Amino acid sequence: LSEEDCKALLSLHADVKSYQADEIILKAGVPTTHCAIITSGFVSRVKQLANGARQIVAFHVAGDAVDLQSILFTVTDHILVANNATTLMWVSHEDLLDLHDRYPTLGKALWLDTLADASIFREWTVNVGQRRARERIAHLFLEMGTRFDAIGQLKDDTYELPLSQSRLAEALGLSLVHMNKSLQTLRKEGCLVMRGRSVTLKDRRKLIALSGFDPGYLYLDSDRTKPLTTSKAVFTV
Amino acid sequence: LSEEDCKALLSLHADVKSYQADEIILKAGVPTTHCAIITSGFVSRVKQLANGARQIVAFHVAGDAVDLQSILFTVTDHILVANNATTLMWVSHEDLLDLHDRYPTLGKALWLDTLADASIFREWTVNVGQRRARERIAHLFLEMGTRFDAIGQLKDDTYELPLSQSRLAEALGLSLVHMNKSLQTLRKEGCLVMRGRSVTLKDRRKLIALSGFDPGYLYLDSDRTKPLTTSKAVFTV
DNA sequence: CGATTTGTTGACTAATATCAAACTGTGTGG
DNA sequence: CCACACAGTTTGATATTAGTCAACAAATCG
Repeated sequence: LSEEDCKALLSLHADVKSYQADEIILKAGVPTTHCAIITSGFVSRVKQLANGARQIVAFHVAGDAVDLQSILFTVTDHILVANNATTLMWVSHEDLLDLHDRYPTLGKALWLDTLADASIFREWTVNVGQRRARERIAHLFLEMGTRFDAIGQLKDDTYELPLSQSRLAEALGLSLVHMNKSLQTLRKEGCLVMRGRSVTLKDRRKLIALSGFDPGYLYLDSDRTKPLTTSKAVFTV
Repeated sequence: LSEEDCKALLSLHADVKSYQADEIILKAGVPTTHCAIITSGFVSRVKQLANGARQIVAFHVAGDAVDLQSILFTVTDHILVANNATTLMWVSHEDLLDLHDRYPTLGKALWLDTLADASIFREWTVNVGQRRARERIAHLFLEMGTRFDAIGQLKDDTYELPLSQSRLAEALGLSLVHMNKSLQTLRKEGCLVMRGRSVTLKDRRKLIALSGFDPGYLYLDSDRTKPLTTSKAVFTV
């Protein structure tokens, strides 16, 4: 979407770091200085409650920016966890904000990324607030299917979701047992199958009917986002 | 937070418009061209499901930017409703994006606003996903208390929340009946009272203990956000 | 191979939704 | 001023959904 802004972006100093499955990438309450892009892997953002309960508030796949959401905050309020063997490219907030100021188009691209994230947050609130267990699961699995498809990691309606049922329960606001039983129901109904970490969408139509999934909120389609090219006003600077 | 950026912001052409209680400000699926700042009043953002269920995904009070979230999208995916007699100042996306490009500090201020919103979205997911009815209600009422306090609309732990119990239920993912009964329980426990549209936080300590409310995610404290002043790089342009 | 995590099951309990009816209060028109 | 409609709140009974507990099976890992 950008032009020679890309050059500027690529010229940034980036630290590449690898993480193992279940490794905590970032603790809560830490000063924020860098954010990352996922080269490969899968990352969860987790909010922990005083009573020990955990809510996963976002999943991130390869290509996603992680923690861009806190670029203008001083401290993190949630944890970042690698669910996979994951590689991140870290960039300092300072450098990124500097780019934002000098390349408005790039700045808007960063902004857009956080807005698309926020749209997903809103849909998750809807999912957890308005749908019951089976519908929630169907919706999440369709969302992840769509997102993996967008990065070429969907084959034959099958993708790798590196999450235990217990983690899925934390994302959907369900208990582990209920998560398990609802998954089995969906399996028996021929809607979807999860074997190990491999998810197969057996019957998209049924899943969509069940959950009311509509991928618009993911903003993967360029029709749904505005062109970011800088207005003339800036070219005259 | 900004300096003579303010002048630029204030120089924008703004359309002032008033709305009645329950008036729909913006329908879903409409092309986005403008966003607004609330001069006075109270606004909800509502997502509607195919089955008719509704989830309120955000509340906005005086001073909040409304729909800045969709400034880089072409169409809205949710409804805006005035819950009150509300006055909005509409600014065109074009003008705003132009300012973003020319005044990086201002641009970051806009970005920050959307990021703080997003942080609230995340906490709402936690609220709906992890807390039960009474706790959810306590959390929401504390949040709104804190936000009204920040704009000087909290007096004696009392504020005006122009929402019926049915609307509150839509925000919290509860049925109307359960909302009503849980509210009564909180009332009997001496935690809070809602008479008409007036909410009084009777026992903050109890409410906080119950819900685990921590206002950090609201980012009302300037300690928690970064200074936005433009880096030197831009001054040299 | 044992040890540990993850998945599965059944019995039971608690939370929440649904339904239907009644009971406010408030404003309107006669 | 009363009768009425209307929206919001409250109530009780009941059904459904989801959570908890405890045990066990299956898969995974060193």
